[in-house]
Amino acid sequence: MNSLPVIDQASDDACCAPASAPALGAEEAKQKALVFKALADPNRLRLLSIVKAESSGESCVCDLTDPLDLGQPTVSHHLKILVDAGLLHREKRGTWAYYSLVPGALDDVAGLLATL
Amino acid sequence: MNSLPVIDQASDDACCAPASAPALGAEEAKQKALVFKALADPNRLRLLSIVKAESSGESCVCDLTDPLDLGQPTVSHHLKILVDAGLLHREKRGTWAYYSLVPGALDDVAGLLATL
DNA sequence: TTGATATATTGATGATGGTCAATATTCCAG
DNA sequence: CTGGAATATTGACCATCATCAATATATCAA
Repeated sequence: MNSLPVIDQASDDACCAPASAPALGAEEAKQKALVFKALADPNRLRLLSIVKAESSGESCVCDLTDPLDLGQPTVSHHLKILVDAGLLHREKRGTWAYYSLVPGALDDVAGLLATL
Repeated sequence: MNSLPVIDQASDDACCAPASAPALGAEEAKQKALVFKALADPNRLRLLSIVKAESSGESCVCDLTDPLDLGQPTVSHHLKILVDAGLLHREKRGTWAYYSLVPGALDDVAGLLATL
């Protein structure tokens, strides 16, 4: 359920530019808003920040529960939202679940802003 | 009420690097989340898009009410949120209110992502 | 298999948010 | 000053969301 809208570089076969749509359509807008919704919570921003700061590139849920002041189910919930938004990647190894930034995902979001 | 968090380049007097904070603090996160909250609605994204696409660089509320399928009070409400977030600028001339993109505001948001 | 640990899911609850109808405000024209 | 037009504000309603407690699932150890 990776929802990061791809900037689809000329989806039709025209050679030279629909010139970045005159204005955002309703459906496009809905898709893009999903990504920003995922970022629109302080605790989720902190989760991203912590994962990003980790030298190993990944963190398990147990490492994420303490810094935030939230219960484990809540953290799990936020992580799911970030994964669904295409920002985090989840890998389960044994009993632990390791979360890491999807490479380029944050850059893609920056791209969304540029193509508003 | 301009809430775009400034990337305050070394707020203390240390000469060389808190090295972009180990992780996002609670207060910082709250501030940054406000901006993303403003972007986390399809209709607000479309408003930004329309204003941006306007060759004159500005649009009045009457031009924004039709494209979206919303009542005037609702559009006004969304515009206020975008202004409060520091993304749009409002200038009233006569009976009309003209909205324009705050220069560099979207780039600043992209910057927020880079400094998570 | 049994128990223990890490994580996910469910259900409920209080808070926040988007929308509209009605009303208020502000400004221009006459 | 009066009427009308553009925009803003208020109050209410319904939907979504963040959070937690309780429970379920999955994996490892003994």
